[in-house]
Amino acid sequence: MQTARQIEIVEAALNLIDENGIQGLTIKNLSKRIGISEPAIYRHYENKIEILVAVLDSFSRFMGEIRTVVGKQNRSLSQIEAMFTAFFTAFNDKPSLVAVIFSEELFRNETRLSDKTSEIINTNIDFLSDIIRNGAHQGDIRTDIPAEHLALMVMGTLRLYVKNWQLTGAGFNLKAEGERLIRSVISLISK
Amino acid sequence: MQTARQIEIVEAALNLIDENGIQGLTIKNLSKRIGISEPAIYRHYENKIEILVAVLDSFSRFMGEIRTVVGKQNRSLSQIEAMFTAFFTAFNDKPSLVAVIFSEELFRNETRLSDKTSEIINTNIDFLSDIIRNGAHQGDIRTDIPAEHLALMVMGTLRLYVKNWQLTGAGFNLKAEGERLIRSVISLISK
Amino acid sequence: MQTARQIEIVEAALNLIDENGIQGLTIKNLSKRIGISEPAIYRHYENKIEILVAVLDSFSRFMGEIRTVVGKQNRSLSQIEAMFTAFFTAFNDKPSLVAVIFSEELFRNETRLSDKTSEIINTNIDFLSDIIRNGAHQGDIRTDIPAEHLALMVMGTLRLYVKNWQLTGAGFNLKAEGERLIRSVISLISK
Amino acid sequence: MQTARQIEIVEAALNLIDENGIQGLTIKNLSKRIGISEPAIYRHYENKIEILVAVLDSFSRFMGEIRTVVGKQNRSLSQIEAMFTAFFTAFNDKPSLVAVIFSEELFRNETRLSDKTSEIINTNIDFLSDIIRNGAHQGDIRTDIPAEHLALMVMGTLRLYVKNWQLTGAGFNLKAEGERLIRSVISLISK
DNA sequence: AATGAATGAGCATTCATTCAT
DNA sequence: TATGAATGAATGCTCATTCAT
Repeated sequence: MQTARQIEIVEAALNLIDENGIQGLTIKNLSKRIGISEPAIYRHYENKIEILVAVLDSFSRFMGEIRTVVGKQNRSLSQIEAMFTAFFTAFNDKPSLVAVIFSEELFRNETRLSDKTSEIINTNIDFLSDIIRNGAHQGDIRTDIPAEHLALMVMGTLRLYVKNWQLTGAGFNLKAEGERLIRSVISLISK
Repeated sequence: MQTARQIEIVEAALNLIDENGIQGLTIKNLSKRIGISEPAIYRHYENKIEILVAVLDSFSRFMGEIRTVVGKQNRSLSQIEAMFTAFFTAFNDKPSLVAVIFSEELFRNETRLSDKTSEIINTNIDFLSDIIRNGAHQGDIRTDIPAEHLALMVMGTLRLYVKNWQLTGAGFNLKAEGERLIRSVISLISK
Repeated sequence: MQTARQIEIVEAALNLIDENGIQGLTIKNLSKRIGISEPAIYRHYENKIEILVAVLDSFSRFMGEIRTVVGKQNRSLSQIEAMFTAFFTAFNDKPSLVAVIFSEELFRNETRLSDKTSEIINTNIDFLSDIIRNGAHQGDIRTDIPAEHLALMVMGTLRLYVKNWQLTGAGFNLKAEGERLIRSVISLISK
Repeated sequence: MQTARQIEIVEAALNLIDENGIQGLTIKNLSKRIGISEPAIYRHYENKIEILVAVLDSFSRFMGEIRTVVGKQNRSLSQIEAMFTAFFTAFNDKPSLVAVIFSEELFRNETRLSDKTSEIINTNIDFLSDIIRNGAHQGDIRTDIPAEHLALMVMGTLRLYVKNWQLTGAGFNLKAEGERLIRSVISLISK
């Protein structure tokens, strides 16, 4: 379980990464942001790596929750729609989360971190592939294209869309424009 | 124009980033890799930022060449196919290039660098959108979905595919498997 | 008088010094070894120096006991023999004690500690000198060499022997091999 | 080969250890003493351990020179006398050297350093044992006591004598008083 | 008697960069 | 064109100790 301070640290770390990339995440910055001394951080996490692990774990849990919600829809196309919507809502409410889904580049130094990042990506793609395979079975999703390719397209589209939103400095309405993108994606993969 | 040494430096920088992320690109590492002293680097580039600018410029030029080649195809779908193939060939021959197309995260600190990165991405998407719009006009590409959405999907798919290839440590044949992915993409967007 | 906890702390401190030198004796390590929190240590000793003082005092008392036992022998050569044997037994049973007789180097920073260390060494040499002077008087020990020199040799031999034993990682039988060394020492100083 | 700066660093390190033990040897102290910045140290030695290795190597070379000089004497007793005298002269001229012969305690953390220290001690004792065995052969040194025991006594005496001198703060004349100690040692081991 | 949380001072080390040669 | 030597600023982290509970 996480203490209040640990949650606070993870939160602050997430924000710092969001603002300036990992280069912006230093123990000094972190402690300054929280308002405690640098050594105090080490009462709560053994070292910097553990903090980053906690950030990824937190994101991983959050992804799991999305999957749970999405799983409650009973048709594949609704599930995909629900997944997009859940992502958009989450990123819209807490833009700093976006940093994490593109964290592959950032955490490349530490095997422990890069492994965790890959795992998050793969779990998502696998989940999506399953949805698509089911949809094909149920007759909702086209079968002329391999499920893996469709999953790659759907996820790739989602990622690039969110990335662009981030690069424009949240310059457009992620959810509203996203609604229309969902329509397009659904159209493309439907039978 | 770039001197031989400058090209050597950009090349080495690219490799270092590819191997360990930007954290791996230090003047010390760079000079060690090239076999000269640290101050010698500064004879060729004013500072580290200029080196990164040069890396991005080099990639940008390389992207321009791809666009020129692609522009010679006369039908849209052939152009998209040519674009994918050109990317796959380039990344396959020089995997360190992959680091650059995902460099948005890395260069977020310096406005000058992040601007250049955004520009590269946007130019590519715009180029692709134009192709798609032409294809729609010519009757080759479906018109029920906005060209921007199709461009986003095509590019997003390409990016995620290459990213996965990188994450698996070039664990599968980018070009061979890519051939099949191209078929799927073409199918999806064709009228 | 020492409380049970204080004895426990001194014991743990002794072991930590034995294992890794003074650099190994930190309040953190100490509390971890005992199984209490860091601040708890300060309930029992005012600060780290007091703990080291207690370690030295404990060793000093232990040396006093050896001298009492040794004093019960009635001839000088038997006293020297008894002293060696007592040392060997003690170090053999509790090797961590060895760290203390070589603690001059370790405690050089704090006057209070280095004074205590010097005192221990001097008391031992003085005690030995007295024994030797008595032996010379009684006709058991040679008189052609100053008692101080003989004392220096006897003690120097003892120390280096024990030191070597420690450096080999207790790689030989201190007591058994020591028996033979005692014979040699006795031979050398006998009339 | 060592550069002038490297020699300067080793010298300063030796002095700092002499003055306050290893706890006194910090990169900050070292750089302050030399009058350069902390990072400048790292131009000359890769890290702190390398500096300590260099200190030990320097002492080791110095010991080798003593052995060469001593070896030129043709009778064992003269060799032992020469060895003592050489030690006394060296320590008298450069008291900081004393810290090194008692460095076993100080360098216990790093295997590399503790190994080097043990090696220095052993080489000296072996050298002395050889001298004594030769002397026994030549009929100058007593044979009723094992050469190893005699070597241990001679070396142990030397060490404790020098240690006492250090502990008194060079409070007596090492060479003058040492002359008399040499007489005693020679007497003891002579046939 | 004990603890969780905190801290100021200090640690070895790395960074991009400069300067005299 | 190159280098050896240097540096200010920063990095992650440890230390002995304190304080409120």
